[in-house]
Amino acid sequence: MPELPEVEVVRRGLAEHFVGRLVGGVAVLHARTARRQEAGATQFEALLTGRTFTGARRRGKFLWLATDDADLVMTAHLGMSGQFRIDGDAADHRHARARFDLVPTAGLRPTTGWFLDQRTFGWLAVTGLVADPTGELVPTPVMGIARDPFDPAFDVATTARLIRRRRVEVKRLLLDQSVVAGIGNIYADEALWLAGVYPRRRTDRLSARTVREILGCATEVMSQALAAGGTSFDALYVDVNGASGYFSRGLAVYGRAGQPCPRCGVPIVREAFGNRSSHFCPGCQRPPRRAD
DNA sequence: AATGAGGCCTGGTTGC
DNA sequence: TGCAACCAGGCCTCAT
Repeated sequence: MPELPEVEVVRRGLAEHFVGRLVGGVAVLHARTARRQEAGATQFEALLTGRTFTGARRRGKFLWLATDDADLVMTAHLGMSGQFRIDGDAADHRHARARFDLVPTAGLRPTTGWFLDQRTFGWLAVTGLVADPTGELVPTPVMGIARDPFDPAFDVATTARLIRRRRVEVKRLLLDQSVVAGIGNIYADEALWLAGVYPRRRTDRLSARTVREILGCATEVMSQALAAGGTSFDALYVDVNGASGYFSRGLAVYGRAGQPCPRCGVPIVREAFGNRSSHFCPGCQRPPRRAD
């Protein structure tokens, strides 16, 4: 599932294969993919055609491509199964949701860019920019998304204060993109394991030091995952060339229910958590003694 | 206002 | 073997 490290891998691929190219044509192949576009797929295609991509940026799990029109950007969210791919034809890409005819500015051959998305939780939108609460210009759909731990302007102390003002299970909070962006179910579980914190601890009961520790662990886990090219369990997350990352072998708790904790040997527990699941070690992520 | 539940999706797996 | 039920979890909307 694409979380921050995986999305960053994709951003680098876009920087290499989309940036510097002119959009000779674009086709939205599945209406749901343009559902965040105010006036639908037709508007998406009209706004983008003839523009040149000038930069690839990311905040949390949100990607955007700047264009030669400073007030127009294409934002993308991969959802659960979104991918950007280069080349091939429609027959190669069963779940193609958008096609980009990319014209290089000089010398190189034309390419075809694809947005694939099996489960259609992902989306694309061409919008303008707005100033976020810190004054940075972000695409309209990214308004309200907090900075992520890879952002040079990410501030641990400020984020920690915000977290401790909340009164919610810490696992749930790590998934709240308006507080800290980029963390999904996998890295939330891994970060809490590394920090030795029970996922259902309430944020208002955590010390400032513990909260900072959790944020540090999240950053560390995601950095290691990025260095490994991201986490892949299957073909749902791949880079623009279709290659998988290798971090799944580095996971300590996620998807390892019943297997021994790498730190203390106690079997990992999987617990239902809303529509999803939490994985943790009951040996080294102890619940508080009193009800919390 | 903050919190939490439900909804949107499809392909692979599981169980009968 | 065939089919149905279940599972995965990103973000959003809505009810409390």
